[in-house]
Amino acid sequence: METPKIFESEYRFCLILWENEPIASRALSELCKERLGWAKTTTYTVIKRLSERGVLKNENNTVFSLVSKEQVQAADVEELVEKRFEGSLPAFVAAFAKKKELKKEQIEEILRIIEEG
Amino acid sequence: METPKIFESEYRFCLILWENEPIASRALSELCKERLGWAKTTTYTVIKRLSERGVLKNENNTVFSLVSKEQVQAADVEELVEKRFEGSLPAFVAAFAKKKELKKEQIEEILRIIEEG
DNA sequence: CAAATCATACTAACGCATTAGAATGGAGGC
DNA sequence: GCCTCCATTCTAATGCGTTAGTATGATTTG
Repeated sequence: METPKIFESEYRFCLILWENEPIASRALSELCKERLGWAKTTTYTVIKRLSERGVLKNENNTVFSLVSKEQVQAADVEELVEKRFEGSLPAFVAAFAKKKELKKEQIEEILRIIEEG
Repeated sequence: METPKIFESEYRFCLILWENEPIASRALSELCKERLGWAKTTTYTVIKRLSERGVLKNENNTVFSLVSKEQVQAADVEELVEKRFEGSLPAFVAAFAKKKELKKEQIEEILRIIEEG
């Protein structure tokens, strides 16, 4: 399944949803007010939009996601790798490694991920 | 030095610049017309903007970059890792690995990058 | 059954990236 | 010295992500 594109602001919203789902739409709008400073209707607007795009579902005043955080993250990585690195993950890791020094634990964890895959 | 942010459209432009620099502004605008379908003035607008942001310099009708492709790529990776992975590269690689299968050559290359760093 | 409350949709404003047309100013030829 | 051409800037239109005010319809309460 194609993971739908999620924009910046929507992602911040989704973080709250993922942490609290399933959650009443009302409670969600209150959380968004606290954490994002959103007006009530803004939350409903976003719920509607993401609902139309298949990111979440709002059923009986209860909201839950249809797409996981991991899926969205993976889609974001893929988009960047495609757009900026012609699809090459190594080029990508190299770019990161050049900027930041890699810590031992990071290296070990990457190795583990690679070997498991 | 802080690598300035470069937007999508600007990045497409920069790819052409990096491939051909140093290049006469006129020739650059012709390339952008061919490859991006831009009007002449659009290219000059972008040259000006990127010049103000320290991405390139236009001197005697000749344009050359002040920021390398690798620098921009690295900044993009860092931005995504910060924004979506709380700064964790392993989480990031894992996300990519989950989506796409890693090829042997990719794995070897990543290992090499890690060991060199 | 009327009133109030609540969930939700409709519509629009705002900022910002992108693109480009018209105006300007300077360099070189006649 | 005027005219033309070309580099460049100024200004603005367009599209889109983001946010929210107002309207509407349903549900609950007195």
